[in-house]
Amino acid sequence: MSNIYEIAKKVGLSPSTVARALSGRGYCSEESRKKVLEAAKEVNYSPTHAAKTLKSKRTNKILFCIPDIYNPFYFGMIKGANDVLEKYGYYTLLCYTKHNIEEELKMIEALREKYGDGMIFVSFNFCEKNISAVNASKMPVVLTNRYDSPRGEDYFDYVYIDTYKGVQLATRHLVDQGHRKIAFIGGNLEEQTSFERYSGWKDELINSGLDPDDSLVYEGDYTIDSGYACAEKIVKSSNVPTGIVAANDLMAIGFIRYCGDNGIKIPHDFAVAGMDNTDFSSVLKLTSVDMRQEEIGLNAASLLMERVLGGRTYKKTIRIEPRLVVRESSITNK
Amino acid sequence: MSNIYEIAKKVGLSPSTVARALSGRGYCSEESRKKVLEAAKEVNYSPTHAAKTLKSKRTNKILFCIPDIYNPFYFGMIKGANDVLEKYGYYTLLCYTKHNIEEELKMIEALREKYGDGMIFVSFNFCEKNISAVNASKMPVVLTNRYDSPRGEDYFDYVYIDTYKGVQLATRHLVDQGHRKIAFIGGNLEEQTSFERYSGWKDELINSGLDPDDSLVYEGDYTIDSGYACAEKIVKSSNVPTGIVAANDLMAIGFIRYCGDNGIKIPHDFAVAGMDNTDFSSVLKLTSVDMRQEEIGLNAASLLMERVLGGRTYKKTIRIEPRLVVRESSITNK
DNA sequence: TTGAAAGCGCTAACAC
DNA sequence: GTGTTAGCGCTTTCAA
Repeated sequence: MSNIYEIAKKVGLSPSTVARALSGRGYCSEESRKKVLEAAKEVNYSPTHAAKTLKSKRTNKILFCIPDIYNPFYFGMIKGANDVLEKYGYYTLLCYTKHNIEEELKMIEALREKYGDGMIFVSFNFCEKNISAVNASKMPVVLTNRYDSPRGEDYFDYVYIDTYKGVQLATRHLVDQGHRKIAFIGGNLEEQTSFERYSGWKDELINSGLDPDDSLVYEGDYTIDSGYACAEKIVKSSNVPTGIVAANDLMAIGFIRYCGDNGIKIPHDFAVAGMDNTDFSSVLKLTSVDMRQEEIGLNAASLLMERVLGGRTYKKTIRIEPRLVVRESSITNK
Repeated sequence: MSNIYEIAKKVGLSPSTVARALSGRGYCSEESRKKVLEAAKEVNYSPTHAAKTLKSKRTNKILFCIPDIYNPFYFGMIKGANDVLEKYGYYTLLCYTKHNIEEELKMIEALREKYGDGMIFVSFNFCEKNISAVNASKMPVVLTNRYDSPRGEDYFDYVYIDTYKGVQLATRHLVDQGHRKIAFIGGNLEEQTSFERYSGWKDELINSGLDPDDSLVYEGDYTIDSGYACAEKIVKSSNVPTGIVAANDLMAIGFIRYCGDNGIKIPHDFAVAGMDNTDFSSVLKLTSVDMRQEEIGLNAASLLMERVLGGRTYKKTIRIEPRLVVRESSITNK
């Protein structure tokens, strides 16, 4: 298309004067500036991102990797981060990684190639593979989960919600409602976050003097459908609980949906608690743990900017407290 | 960090040979190639995106602008597009524009600066402002809505679902169920899509010999909350309908939620139909119009690739037919 | 098969 | 206040 040389020729000035006029940096007379801007408009000029970046080493873009856009949970996080990044003149580009490590690695590679100045990285499965890629990139990265390498040689920050504590809150709440048999619908326990949530359930039952029976643990994949499938298994099992803690709202919704389809009453037959406290949990009157997504995003973006603009190089971490929001789905004795 | 010169020095070859070895294009002996790749690994090399782009004029990235990530509606579209783009080795970067034209213009500007090779552009409000920016960019763009400039000088494609027809399907269905007073919960009628949907309702009532009374039109903003608010207005109005057509599922959900909160029975008191046919509509047994999001995304990506890779320059458009999915919320006489 | 060299379009230090 | 110039890191043509 058009470039500064074309404009320079048009107005009879040198390319550097044109660059100065356009950028606003460096000396340039009012008269020249006016001519340049006019010519730029005429030839429909806009700077080439790649050329700018190659020189300035700045893209003013942040990559935001999320495993799952369909899950309303991430909305708050994105909003929180976006609000901060916008203030610094940064654009947020979302990368949908589909819970897939290959996709994550692709985006880490894009970061490494300096397609963005930094990355906010959400994943359900931080592991040796993606973390070492993050470290190798040597680029500013903030995780939205807890992760510390064994050898403590991490180049990233993290801000995390204490999900372990969150599941404990939900579990304790059901215990307090008088439930003695409380099932847990979680995800793949080999994934870090899933394991944490599972542990919260288990430990809280132990704290309460109850038995965290493994036959009460059901594995879903954080979708409505998997919650639905677990519900069927639970109802038809030989060890039917009275309380249900689901590791996210979608699975809780799936559970409730199965009950609706089969004449089972919530909270009469099952007291149900989910996690994430999305708008949908309020529609369905679902007791849920507020994971304070917006604060996570906000803090993540702030940490990132400290590295990108402030040049901080040491690791910083932030912990955020979850909150329980009680609604009808768990109130048995009313 | 590291570049091809560093590698060249390390292995005692020229930068151009290193470049050939790395890219796989051009001649290079097996031996040299091996040495280069090894050295590259050693110095933790990865190419600089900006430099590559500056030469090659290719980013291998597509920008995907969506007004609202919180709305599950877009999930299918993104998935459909992503599946196609992936096959071509392209990355999809999502840009969340918050229903905000300023954000849209920012992303169009990023495209214009060639931050990506093309753009899929979703908006509820295609207008002179954003369309002329799209045209001015002269970059490959596909809209997911119908839009033709009066003067027919468009540089973009579009693929659209016939929402007008969709609302007609929903409206006709309620008419067929015997309803005579059917309200419409829509969005801001100044937005093109909102107006189309409104027209579908209006025209179908007229086709059915009914009166499209303006007092039966309620304005929301496509959120659950606005559906809830409209429900309250509808219930308390002096002209209470028996059928409700909502311009999307979220507003229908809001409507249903209000009813739930106030002892009003669906479908007994109101027959409700929404649009988008998301997973949530099936949870709530909501009759809804399937907008075939995945096909939209798929077709949009294909059109885009025809321009980006195939060099097509003339305009192409694709129309997709909606489908009505009937569920309990609208079946009055069962 | 390899290397030299000329850019891609912009920035910024430096000289005028 | 303006112009010259030397890159940024890669690609690619052309000559060797």
